[in-house]
Amino acid sequence: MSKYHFNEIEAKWQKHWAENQTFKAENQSEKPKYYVLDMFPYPSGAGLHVGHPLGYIASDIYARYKRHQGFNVLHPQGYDSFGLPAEQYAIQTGQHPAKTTEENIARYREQLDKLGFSFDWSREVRTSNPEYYKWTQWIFIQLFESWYDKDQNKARAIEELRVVFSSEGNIHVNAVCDEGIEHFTASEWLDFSETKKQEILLKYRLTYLAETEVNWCPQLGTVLANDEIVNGVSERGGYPVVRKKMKQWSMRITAYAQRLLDGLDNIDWPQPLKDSQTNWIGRSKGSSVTFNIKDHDAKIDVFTTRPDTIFGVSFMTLAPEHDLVSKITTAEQKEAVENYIEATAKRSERERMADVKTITGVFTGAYAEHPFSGEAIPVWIGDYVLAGYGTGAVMSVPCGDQRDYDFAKHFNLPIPNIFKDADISEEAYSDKENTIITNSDFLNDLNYQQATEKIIAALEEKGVGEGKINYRLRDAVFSRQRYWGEPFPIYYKDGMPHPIPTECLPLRLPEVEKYLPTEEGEPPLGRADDWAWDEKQLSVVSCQLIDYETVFPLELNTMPGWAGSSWYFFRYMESEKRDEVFASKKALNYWKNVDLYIGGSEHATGHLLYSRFWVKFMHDRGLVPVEEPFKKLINQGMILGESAFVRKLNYNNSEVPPIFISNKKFLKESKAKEEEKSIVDYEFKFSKLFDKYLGENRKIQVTMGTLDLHTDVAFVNNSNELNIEEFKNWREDYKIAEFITEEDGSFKVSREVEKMSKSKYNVVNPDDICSQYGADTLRMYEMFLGPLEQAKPWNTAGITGVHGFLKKLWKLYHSGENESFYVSDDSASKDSLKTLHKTIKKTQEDIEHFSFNTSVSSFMIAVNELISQNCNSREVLEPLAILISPYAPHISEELWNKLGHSESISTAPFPKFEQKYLVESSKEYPISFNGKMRFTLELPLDLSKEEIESAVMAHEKTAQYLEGRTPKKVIIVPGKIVNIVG
RNA sequence: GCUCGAGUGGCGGAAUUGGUAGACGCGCUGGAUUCAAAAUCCAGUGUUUUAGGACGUGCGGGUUCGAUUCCCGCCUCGAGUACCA
Repeated sequence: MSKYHFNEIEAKWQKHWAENQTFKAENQSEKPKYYVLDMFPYPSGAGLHVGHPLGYIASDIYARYKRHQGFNVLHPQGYDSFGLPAEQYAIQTGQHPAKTTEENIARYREQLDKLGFSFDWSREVRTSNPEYYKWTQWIFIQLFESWYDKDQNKARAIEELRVVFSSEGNIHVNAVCDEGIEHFTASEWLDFSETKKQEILLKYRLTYLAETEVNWCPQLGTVLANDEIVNGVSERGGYPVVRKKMKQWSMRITAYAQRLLDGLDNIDWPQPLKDSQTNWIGRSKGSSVTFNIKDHDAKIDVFTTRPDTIFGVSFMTLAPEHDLVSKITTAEQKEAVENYIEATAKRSERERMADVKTITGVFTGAYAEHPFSGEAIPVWIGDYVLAGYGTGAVMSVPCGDQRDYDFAKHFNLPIPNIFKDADISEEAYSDKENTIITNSDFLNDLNYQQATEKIIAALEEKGVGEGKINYRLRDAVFSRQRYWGEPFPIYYKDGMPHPIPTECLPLRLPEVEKYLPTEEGEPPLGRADDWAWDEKQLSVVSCQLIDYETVFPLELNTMPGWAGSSWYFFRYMESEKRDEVFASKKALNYWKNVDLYIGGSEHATGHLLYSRFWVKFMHDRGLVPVEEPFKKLINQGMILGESAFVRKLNYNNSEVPPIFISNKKFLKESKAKEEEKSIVDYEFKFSKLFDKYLGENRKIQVTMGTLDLHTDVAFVNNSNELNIEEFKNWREDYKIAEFITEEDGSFKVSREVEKMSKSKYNVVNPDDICSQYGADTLRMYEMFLGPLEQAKPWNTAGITGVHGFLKKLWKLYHSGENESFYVSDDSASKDSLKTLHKTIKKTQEDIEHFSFNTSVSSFMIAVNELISQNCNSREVLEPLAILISPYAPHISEELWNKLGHSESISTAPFPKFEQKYLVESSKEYPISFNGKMRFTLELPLDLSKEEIESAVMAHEKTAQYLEGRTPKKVIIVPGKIVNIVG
């Protein structure tokens, strides 16, 4: 055994760790706890590429480091295994999504296992397992059985609300609930039928059914949450999304808007991520104002952030979807308004977004009354006002708001100026800081701050408005018209939803013969034969038995992907009594929350917001001891792929096979810049190739010069040369292709950095890297690429540097005869101890700052130094193995074993840094003249400033650089620099 | 448009408090070894030069004895968000 046989070593230790459960966490320990978690992976069919494990490697290094530091570490892994792709695949192939999910997980696991992660697999979680989703359903029922009390600022049991209703009605109830709930007294409540009571309670529940405008994606056949839509199309698949009114389950996340915002101050997350949650929640401060409508008993409520500009209102604008539109529109305007509404409804969300410039709108014929001046204000509708934000109506102040200004200009509406000395001839004046209000009755000569205070007081006194905080955040739609998700534990009785008793959970996903909606347009669960709830038998029975007396239909929608991922981090804490509780009190109190969470930034407004919401809710109801799930969070940057392109001559003739030209040759021939001209040259130069197929007399039409086509990076070597044979066999029509190569017969491709993706053929598989270089090399190289949080391109060629390092490390421990293992028990040299201790210091600092790339460099430096020092001392080589073990656990474990240890290296304490080995007696001072370093001078460190100065001034080179001048000033920073000015 | 982040050799990147810019690695050049190749080892490698130097961290200013680092004004790229009243 002399060489570094990484494949054998890695397989051996992976097996050993699994068999010995080396990384199993205990729920009881003398040690302090530390919980390291990776964002929940979705097991996609494509498997892992080298970009995926980046975060896992970082978290694994940290977890291993914490173990060395004496922590009881929980580092689990599992799968977010419900979701659209498996279902889409099921629709296409008829295979049960459970089966494909199972296969994907197996493949994922196999790939993960090869990388040597220190996961505690005994706590694995899969969201699609009934034993898991039983508790997702259970939490849903807890939400259903809760309401939000604004006075106590927390969620409470719905039973407590019933008690309040029975004793005093709902007049004093200050809850987050549906709009426009009618007041009732205690006696009225008691007289209501049970159905009526349920109907009212539903308006208060934290998860509720309501007719809402939803994002409907016809191609996916389901609704989508706001965060699942990117640029007006679905995040998955890129299909169009339209707005549609549907009865859906929603989550009253808006109740938590302020707490979700405030909580951000207490968690250690990247600022951009906090910013995007802050923006998503979108808090704005202002006031509500109510406008009466002339000759009508309707009122228009608006929200404004600039109540101080109320005397600048010259018109009102309602969203086309606003409820009042049909009521207040006059007979003369009816046709115009209806045409407009029809036209805007046809425009898709995407069109509306793309076309912000075009101003459209129409007058309703109605007039509102100014609450202070009594003036008549025309009421318009326009699609720049969004139905979903605020009240769906604005008071338009064209002098102060650019959109109102543009609208006014376009329709020739008056633009009264209420700002002192402001020029509004070209654009609105929106500078709050320098505002002085004028032409505004009692607000004249006040600044923004004063006017705002005064007007809000006036509004409140008159009873036509009040100070108000508005949030952009909407309640989250929770229903999906899909099969592969958690069934709602709900059945319908008299049209009202009822939860099935919690002891009957889980409500298992039924079998269906097809994963498509029914002919009636119901979700796939509508195809299930046995999907009715029998209240007497407490079980799921055949739909045929539905009698609406004891047997009722079950909910047909399923829960969205984020249901299972909003609480999974608690499930890992519990390893034993998973049947009895979602997680036991003991486990929850021991592990509390996730100390370190690593994952991509794409979950900023989805998973990371919903989880925080659920945790706050669960905390309110006493289910968990913490209010925030993730104390510290790190976003790992994406690893980008290096796509390879082959250049193909472009011409319109099917008789000629594809002709590819080597990139280097192409650049040379085309003289890089004059591409257009070079096309003619090709025609001439390579005409022989065409002649072969067309005969000499026929000229081919060249349309566009050349085309760059993606080729699989697997066919390209480190020198950018294409393996022509493999490429030819790739596609049927390439088999007969012609290649214009370099003089030496090679064919060069061009490269470009792009996102790593199957469709770009630039995916690098970690399995290949592992078999060629080993997992330790892959782990280290991924870290070595650059800072964890930054995006960086993958370049397989560079991996040899890290691999070479591990070989050198191996050699350092194999300095015996015939490269046999050898360490001596002699004490180490001063230099070696210095190398060791500076590396301990650096590694520790780097890991704590998540600067893993720089510690890999410091290992390289250390090993280079120790080799040149011929170090073979146990005193240095033992601690060195521990330092490296979080990064390269297999080789370290092997070396540790060879050093004579029977316990895993992961149990070894982290080496202690000792300053005394780094103490220097002298320093090589850089001597600068006017800030420019000219030479260095070695001087003892204990010299005083004066002694340093005289030593420097006495040096012969000093005189040389001074060229006879007398220095004006000599700056001396002991231990750092000397700078001579003059 | 707004918010945030980033610009350093041929490439990935380092410089943790304002103190020797380019650590470490890739690539490249030359050499050793080899029948040859791979592997390994040694030396060199920011640009420029009249070989003294000069220039150099996106651009233009400023503060300082000294700026990749701090301040002001721009430019470019990336990410998120988008009629939010």
